[in-house]
Amino acid sequence: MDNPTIKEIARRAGVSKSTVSRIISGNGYSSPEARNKVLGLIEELQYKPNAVARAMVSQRTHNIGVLLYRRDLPIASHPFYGKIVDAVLLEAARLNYSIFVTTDHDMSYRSADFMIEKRVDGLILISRLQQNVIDHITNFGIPFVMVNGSTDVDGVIHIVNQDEEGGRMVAEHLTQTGHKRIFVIAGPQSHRSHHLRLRGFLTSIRQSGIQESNASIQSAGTSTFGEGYEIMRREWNQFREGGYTALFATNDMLAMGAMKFLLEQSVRIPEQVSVVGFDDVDFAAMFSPSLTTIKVDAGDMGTKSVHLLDQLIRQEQNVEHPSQLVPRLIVRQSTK
Amino acid sequence: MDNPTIKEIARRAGVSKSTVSRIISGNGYSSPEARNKVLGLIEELQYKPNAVARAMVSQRTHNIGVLLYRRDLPIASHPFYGKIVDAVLLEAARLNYSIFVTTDHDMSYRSADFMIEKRVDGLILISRLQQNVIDHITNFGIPFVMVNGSTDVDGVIHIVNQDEEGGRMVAEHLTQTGHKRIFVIAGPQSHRSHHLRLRGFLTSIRQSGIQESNASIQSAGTSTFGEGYEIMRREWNQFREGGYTALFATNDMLAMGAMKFLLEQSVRIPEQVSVVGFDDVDFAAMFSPSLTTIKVDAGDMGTKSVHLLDQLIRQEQNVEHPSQLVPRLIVRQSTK
DNA sequence: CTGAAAGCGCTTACAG
DNA sequence: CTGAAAGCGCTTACAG
Repeated sequence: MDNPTIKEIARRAGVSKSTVSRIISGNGYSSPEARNKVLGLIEELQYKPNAVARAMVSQRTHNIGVLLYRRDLPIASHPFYGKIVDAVLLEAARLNYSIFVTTDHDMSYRSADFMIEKRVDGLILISRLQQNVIDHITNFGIPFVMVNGSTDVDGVIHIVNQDEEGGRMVAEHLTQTGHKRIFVIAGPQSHRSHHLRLRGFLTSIRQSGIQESNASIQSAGTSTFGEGYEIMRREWNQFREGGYTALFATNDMLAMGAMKFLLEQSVRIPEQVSVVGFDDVDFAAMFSPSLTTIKVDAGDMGTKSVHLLDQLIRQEQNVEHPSQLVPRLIVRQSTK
Repeated sequence: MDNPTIKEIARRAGVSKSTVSRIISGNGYSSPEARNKVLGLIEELQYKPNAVARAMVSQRTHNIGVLLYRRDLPIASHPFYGKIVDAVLLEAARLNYSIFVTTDHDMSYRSADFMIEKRVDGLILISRLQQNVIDHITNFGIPFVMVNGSTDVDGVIHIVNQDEEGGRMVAEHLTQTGHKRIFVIAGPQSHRSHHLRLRGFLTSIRQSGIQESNASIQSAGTSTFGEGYEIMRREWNQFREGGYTALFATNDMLAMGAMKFLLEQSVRIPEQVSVVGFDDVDFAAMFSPSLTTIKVDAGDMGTKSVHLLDQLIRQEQNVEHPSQLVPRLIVRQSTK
C-alpha cells in the first residue's frame, strides 16, 4: 500500500541506503551486481523517489509558482492570460519544473507568502500588481520574472509587448484606409498596456494630421466584453450622430463587446464601420465578422518567462533582459 | 538573505526548537514570556515556516495535482476545461491546498508519476483518459476524483453532467418551436459526453414522431471551432438543398464554427436557421448572434471535485458520490 | 566499490 | 511549561 522507501529497497537488496541512492542518481560508483538487484527491486516494487525528501536536502523543489492577480473570474481561462499560462505549463514541463498556479484578487502578500512557504524555486508574476508585493518578494531573495505588468524597479526581469508601437500600427491601418473620424474605447489607463496603446494611437493619429477632435475617447472601467458592450450602448447616439466610421478598442474583448452591440443595431461591419482590437485572443478570429487586431504573442511571453526564470534559478551570469516583444497587425473581416 | 529557520529563532529567543515549534503551531503549552519573544522574532526576521520540512514529517503536502489530458492547446485556457480549472483554483485556495496544474497529451503515466513523486495529497483528473492510467494511479493508493471523463471502474468518484438529459432538452426545444428537419454535428463519439448528448437528442426526436431521415448527422473528428466551420463548409450544398431549419452541435465550439460559416453565406440566424450548442462556454453569450445552449456548470464541477477530494484525503467515511449535475436550457438569440 | 554518519527543517512523544 | 531525542526520506562527503 504505502510507497516503499529507499530504506526498504536497501534492506531487500542487502545493501546500504547510500548504495541505493548512488545507483538511482547515477552519481558515484556501484557494482553491476548491486545495480542489477536494486534496479530490479525498484521496478518490482514500483519505487518512486520522494521529491519532498529530495527537496529537503537539495534545497530545490523544482517547483515554480505562477501568481495571477485578477479581481474576477476568469483567471486561468482568461482569453489572454490563459494563453500565457498554457505556454508556461508547456515550457515548464520541458524544463522539468512543476507549476503551482495561484490566483489572488486582493493583491495582498497572502498568496506570495504561501508560495514562499512552499519554497518554490522561483515565481512568475502575471498582470499588474502592487509595488509593495514586489518589494515583499524581492525581500526574500526569491527569483522572479514579471509578465505583462509594469514596474519601475530596476533589475526586474520584465516581459512586455511593444504596446505603444502596436497603437501606432492601429492608427496607421485606419488612416491609410481612409478613416477620419474614429471612436476609441480605452481600457483602464492605470494598466500599462492600455495606457501605451492609447498613447501610441493618439500620437500617430496626430502625426497624420487628423484633429484630436475627430477622435472620441471613451474610458472603460474594466477591460471586459460586457464593458465594451455597455459603453457602446450608452454612447450609441453620440456614435451614430458623430459620423464615426471606425472603432478602436484597446483590447479585443472591449472591441468585440462593442461590435456585438453594433451588429444588434444592424450596423454593417466593415461596410459602415471598421473595428480594430488588440491582443489577438483566440476568440478574435472566431467572431463573426472576425476581428482585425494587433497580435500580442502571449505564448511567447509565457515561454520566455519560464526560460528566463530558469536562468535566474540556476544563477546563470548575465541573463539578458529580453527586448520587448514585437506586435503584428492582423487584418481580418472587421476592417476594410 | 536566507530565510531564518526555527533553529535560528530558538537560538535568538534562548529557548529550544521544540518550544518555538509549539508556539507556532499552538499545540502544547508555552509561557507568555517565551511566546512574546518568539512571536516578536518571527515578525522581525520575517520567518516563514518551511512547508517542505513540514510535509516531510506530517506526510501531507497540502498540494493537489490537476491532470488535464488534451492533445492540443488550449489547455488551461480551454473555453470549457479552463472554467473547471478556475473553480478548482478558487475552492482549493479556500481549503488551503495549493494546485499543481499539469498537462499531458500522451495520456501516458509520465505526468501521473511526476505528481506521485511530488507526493501530492490527491489528484483531480479532467477529461478523458485511458483506463491504464487510472489503474496506475489506483495502484499507488492515492485519492483521486475524475471530472467529465468516463470510467467503468467501480468506486471511482466521478463528476459528470447529465448529458443525455441535455440532449433531450435540445430536441424538445427545437421540436416545440416547429423544426422538423434538423442538421446535427456530432463531436467524437468516443467521448462520453458527445456520445450521450447525441443519444439523448435522437431518442427524443424519435419520440416526437420525427423520422430519423429528417435528421442529418455529421461526425466531427474533433470538437473545435475550426472543425465546426469546416464541416459546415463541406456540407454546405447538402445543408442548403436539404431544407434544414435547425442546427444542433454537441458542443458550443462546433456550433459557433458552423454558425460563422453560415453567417458568411448570409444565412440569417435565427430567421432562416436556428442553432443550438452545448456547454455554455463564456463565448456563447458573446457571439453575435448569441448562442442558445445547454448550460453545463463547469464551475460547480470544479468546486465539487475539490470538495470531494478533500473528503477523500481526510479519509472521511461515506463520502457520497454526487448525483450527476443537472443541465439547463439557455435560450438566446440563435433560436426562435 | 560500499557503509556509517550527519544533516536538510520541521514535529512529536517523552521525560523532567 | 520546557528541552533532548528521534524520525520523516533522502543525499553527500568521508573513511575504509
